[in-house]
Formats: sequence, structure tokens, C-alpha cells
Amino acid sequence: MKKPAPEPEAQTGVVHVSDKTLRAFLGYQMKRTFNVIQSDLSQTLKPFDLRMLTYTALVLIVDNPGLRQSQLAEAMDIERPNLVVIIDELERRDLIIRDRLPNDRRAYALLPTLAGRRLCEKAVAAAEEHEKRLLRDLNPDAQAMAMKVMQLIENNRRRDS
Amino acid sequence: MKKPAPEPEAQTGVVHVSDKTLRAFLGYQMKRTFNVIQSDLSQTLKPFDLRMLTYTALVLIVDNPGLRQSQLAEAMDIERPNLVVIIDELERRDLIIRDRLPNDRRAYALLPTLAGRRLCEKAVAAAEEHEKRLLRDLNPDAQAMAMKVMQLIENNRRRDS
DNA sequence: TATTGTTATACTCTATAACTATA
DNA sequence: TATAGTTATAGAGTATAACAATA
Repeated sequence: MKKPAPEPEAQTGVVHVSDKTLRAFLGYQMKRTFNVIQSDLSQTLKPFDLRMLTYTALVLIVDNPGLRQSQLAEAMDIERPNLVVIIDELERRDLIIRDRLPNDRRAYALLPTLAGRRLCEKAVAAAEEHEKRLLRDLNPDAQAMAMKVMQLIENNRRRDS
Repeated sequence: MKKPAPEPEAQTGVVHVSDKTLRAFLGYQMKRTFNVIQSDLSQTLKPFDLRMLTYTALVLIVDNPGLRQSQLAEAMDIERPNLVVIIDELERRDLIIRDRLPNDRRAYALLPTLAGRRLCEKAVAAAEEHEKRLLRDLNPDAQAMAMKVMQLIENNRRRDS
């Protein structure tokens, strides 16, 4: 983070953020970085006709066959109503099925189809490439550290509201 | 990251993500973490009637008086049309002004008002508290490392598209 | 009475094309 | 012809309340 010349009406296109402000501004860098990951991943998943949300849902169902919608929504950190259309889409494309639980007929067990598993495998391989590209400058220690930092932040989530 | 028992139809509420999948899934943890930061910051900014976008714009204008809208949009990583309503709102609340540049009458210099500076100061102080809370388990080294990781990822953004 | 999935709905954020006024 | 800001608009993603079926 170099400091550009602080003339007020600079036409350079370089925007200055003071150290004080930046320190108080985790969300600023976080959002920029997430935008990069999100748009890169979207491009990567386009050939499979998957978005980040449908991809995430599919991966989690393949990894956790029998998952209920409410559990999946919690894992994806989205509200239950918003998951419905995602599951609808995956089911319409015969990538997963909703299987009524015999012991609780309110809920569905979400199961991947064979086609779902196959598409998932290909999409995960592509996503691995995408991540390798984005993380190419980072040694495994730095990657692990970044993961740990994110998990710690998540654990400090507000309990209220 | 402990491994929960991998029974397929677990009712435990714990969702399993295999190591292989997780490794290929930076966006998954990133999104969860960003959600936490975003919703916590939104709560924090509510008393000031600011959202993350209006807050970011205000901070950057206070730090870079005379900025043009196109520069600000680039800094915020959003499209120019989407910035207009944000600037409209800040101007309507007399937190900033649009000042025509005499040498290029197409563009505006964005300047904070006194009220804008004051609100910004208070909001930044609140945001600092918010960040301290989320980062309380992290030593400065880990924080700096996480920042560096995010910047490196951002620098690997796709050039195409 | 509580929970699962659902519908409807509203709001925010994002992305694109086309316009205006200036350069 | 190109650029800065704008308008209009469409599409994602998100959040909440209310409902039917089931527990």
C-alpha cells in the first residue's frame, strides 16, 4: 500500500485511503476481494450452467447426501425461502432429487443423481483450477492462515439481532 | 476444522465438507465471512443511517476530496450508473456536494460538507469498534497477513472479459 | 404449539444499453 | 469521436411475513 501524492484534485485515477481509515475498513478490501473471486468463479462455472449459489448447493448435497433443505440453507448462510428456487432449478435439471423422509414427512432428503455427481465432479475440477490461478502467489502456509483468519472472524459473529 | 462423523443421513445439523472439496472452494468460506462482516457493519452503521455502500463512498470522499464519480466508482468496484443513486443520497442529506470542475464541465468534483466530515468521523469510530470486535482473536501479524492475502488475490483478477 | 418447506413480496445490489452535455 | 454523468431497466441476491402439511 503505497501512498500516492495527496493533492486534493488528483487526476491520476489512484484513490487514496488513509492508513487510519483503512485500518477501520476491513469490509472495503474484503468486498473487493470477494468481487474478484465471485466474478472469476462465475466465469469458470458458466460452461456448466451453474452460478455460485447453485454450485455451492450441488457440492454440499454431493458431499452430504440426505441433507435437509433447512440444514443446507444454514450451511449456505441463506434464508430457507431463498433456497427453494435454487433446489427447484437443480431438481428441474435432474441433478438432484427431493426424497420425502419416511420418518418426518414435512422434510425432504436431498440426494444427488448420477448426472448431478458427474457434473459436480467436472465443476469442482474447474473450480480447483480457478482457485489455483487466484492463489498462485500464495504458499500453503499463507493460504491456511487466511482460512483460519476467516473462520475466526466468522466465529465472532454477533449473537444478537 | 474437525471432521464430523460422516454418516450420510445425519440429523445433527453439522454439514460436512470434504477436505478435497473445501480446498477447491475458497469462495465458500469467503462468502460466509463476508456475510458476517457485512451484516455486522450494517448493524453498526444503522444509527448513522448509512449502509455499507453509502459509508464507503462517504469515507473515500472525505479521504479524497475532489474525487470524480468515475474514479470513485472504480475505487468501489461498482459500475458508474450504480454510483449515481448513492451520490444522490449523500448529496440530498447534505453530506457531500457535487462541484462542477471548471476545466472539464462534464465532471464533478465530489467534496464533503462539514456535516459529512462530522458524520464520517463518528461512523468511522463506530466501524473501528465493529472491526475490533470481529478481529479480537487476531494478532496484528495475522491481520496484516490476511490483508496481504486478499490484495494478492485481487491482483490475480482476470484481465479478459 | 412448533417446524419444514413454500409462496408472495419488497428491497438492495449489480449490469447493460442508450441518452445528454461536454470535450 | 470519445468521455462523464445520467436514465431506464432487468436480473440476481436477500429478508420477512404468512400459509399448508406435518410433527
